[in-house]
Amino acid sequence: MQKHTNEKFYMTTAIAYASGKPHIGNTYEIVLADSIARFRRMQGYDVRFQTGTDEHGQKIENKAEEAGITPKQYVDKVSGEIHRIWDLMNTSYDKFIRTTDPDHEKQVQKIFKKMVDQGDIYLGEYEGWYCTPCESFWTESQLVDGKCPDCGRPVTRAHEPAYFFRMSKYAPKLIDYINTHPEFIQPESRKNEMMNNFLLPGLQDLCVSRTSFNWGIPVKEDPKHVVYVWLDALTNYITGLGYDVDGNSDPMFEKYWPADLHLIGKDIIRFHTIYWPIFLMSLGLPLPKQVFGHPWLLQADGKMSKSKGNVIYADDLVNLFGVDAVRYFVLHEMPFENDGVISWDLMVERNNSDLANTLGNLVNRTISMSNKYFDGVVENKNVTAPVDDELKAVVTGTAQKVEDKMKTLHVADAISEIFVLFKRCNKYIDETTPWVLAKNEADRDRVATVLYNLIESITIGASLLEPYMPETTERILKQLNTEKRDYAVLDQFGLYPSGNKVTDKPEILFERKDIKEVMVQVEKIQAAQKAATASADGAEKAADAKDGGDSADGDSAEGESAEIHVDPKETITYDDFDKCQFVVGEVLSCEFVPKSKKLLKFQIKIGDQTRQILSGIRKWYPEPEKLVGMKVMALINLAPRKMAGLESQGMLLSAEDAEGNVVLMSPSKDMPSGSEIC
RNA sequence: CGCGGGAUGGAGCAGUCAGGAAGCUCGUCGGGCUCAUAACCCGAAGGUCGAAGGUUCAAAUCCUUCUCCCGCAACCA
Repeated sequence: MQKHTNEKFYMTTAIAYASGKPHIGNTYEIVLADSIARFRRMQGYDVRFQTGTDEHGQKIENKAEEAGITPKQYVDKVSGEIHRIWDLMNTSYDKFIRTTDPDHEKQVQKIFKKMVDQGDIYLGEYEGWYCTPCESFWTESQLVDGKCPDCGRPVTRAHEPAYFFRMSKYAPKLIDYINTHPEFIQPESRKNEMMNNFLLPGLQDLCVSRTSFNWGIPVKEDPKHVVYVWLDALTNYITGLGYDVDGNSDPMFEKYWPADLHLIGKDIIRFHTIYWPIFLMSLGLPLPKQVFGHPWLLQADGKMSKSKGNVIYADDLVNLFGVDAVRYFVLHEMPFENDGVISWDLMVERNNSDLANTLGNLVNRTISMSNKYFDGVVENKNVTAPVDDELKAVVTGTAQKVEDKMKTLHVADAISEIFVLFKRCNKYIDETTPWVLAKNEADRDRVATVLYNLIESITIGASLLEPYMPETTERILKQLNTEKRDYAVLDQFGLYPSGNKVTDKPEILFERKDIKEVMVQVEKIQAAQKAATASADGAEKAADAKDGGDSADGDSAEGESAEIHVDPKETITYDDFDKCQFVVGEVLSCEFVPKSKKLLKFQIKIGDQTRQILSGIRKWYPEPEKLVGMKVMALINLAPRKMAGLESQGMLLSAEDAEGNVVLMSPSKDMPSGSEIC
């Protein structure tokens, strides 16, 4: 196999946002990255692998406040937790950067200044909805019922000075770069999305400073502004190498930049393929060679939420299955482009069928036979048979197949190739039936050769497994009493030292698990999670519910007894209440709004008038015509609002449960339309 | 017509770019074997490759139209 001893390879993960403990879906990325980094090292590359935590921003400031500690104390805690999980997953990063590292902060300030000095960043005005008591700006879409999402008070149109980055200046250059470097955005399907949605319609200038919160890197020359978190976060990829704007960069930067691979989640492709390259152009630096937006690992069993106790964390999985089983699962279950799914059932299935049965049992039965027939001495007697050739062909061809898959980042497929090797070994045992040959003294040398072939094959397979399951590689090779094979000779057969002795007490590599027993443990884990959440304060809980979006399926299991937590809002006066004009309305017509997935258009009779009201409840009322004649509850003095080009003149009231199911409110007895609700 | 992705035996997926006998993993059923972690090996059942047209000697694959899912974007008043 060809080695690449004089080539460098710099790769990064996205830095994890330090707002809370990462679940298994967030942990996937670092394991994926680690497998790629380890594979490249095996190929001889001089690899530098960087990860870290993104620690600034309003959300963290808020969370810290809720917890009653300073933001720095908060991120120290969370970043430490993330660091611990990355280590638990046995990942081999070279650098763990934190955006609160002093040298990073200093460099970001210098970068910002340089961009201002060369005119790429200019002072403009940010316009949006402002909540005075909260001192916060909100975009239209962040508002809740047209009011401040934090305190629920009204917002006003306001503007404030803010710094903007002149994106348009570099857009043509970027478009050209993307077009001439087809490998830059991976998977390629994402390329069109970026081009068509953002680049071709014309890039807006990006607001790169905030004054609405303090937890960020201050703009040095104008300290009431903090640097926009993305400008702060993205630059970690160069500050982590010791980049210096003034040209005094660390030699490491000269050596490793540009990055060969940024591995990120598919949700942040835009930042990495548009803003980041443009920032780099502004600094006069070469662009990264590849950005890969990997899919997500989702949870199969309903919406993730801590209050339900069903969030799957890496440490729980590791406790139950061991680190390599978890690494294997997340790497194997994740195809190249589509999202993967994790559940306890699937985890048990993979553990049993692939790890325990195919791999673990193979190693175990081979070592057992060596001991039983030859006291553990493995000797190549060169008594071959035609059936050996097929085994050897598969074994010696695997490295190249794995390399081909890894080249295009098809990690799951690469692992599958290695398991083809192990399966072939199991088949070889049945083909050669050593236990039959062993009964016959004349076949003794043939049995020895068969076992030698197996031990040799397993050595090669185990060596190839190292990037994905490093601990397992070590455990297997130790039992075989040999060393990891060098990458250069992974396509050669017969290097296991003849006459070597394997262990006399084979150790079970992966235990088979019973799903029922696992579920008993899982219930304990879930109970503990629920209890922990119950003791936390309500605000945190509400935040969790909001964050739980990345799950496969919103359906809840039966027997969910957890009560909905009611978040208190500010007390209002009777006068406040009296301002709201609630009435009974009758549905005259109801239809889908074309081109909208969520909206229904109602004509509502309210006494002597008729109003058009839009409501985003299509999902729960797929047959709108059936609503005609229904009496509903409406708020009619809400300011009109245009949606999907149509005006909505009020709001229909409905109830929403914890799962987000919505049902329209209706009077319990028939009442004439226009009746006041008070 | 906002952009993009998807629909393949019970489940999860590959195959589609460069048309040429429908494949993999798990599950189910039957058989074999007993070295091994009730494991391993062999075999079988099970698919109108979302629908309808078209091109072709030949279509899961190319073209047209349609249906349904899922991301992103958007304004769940």
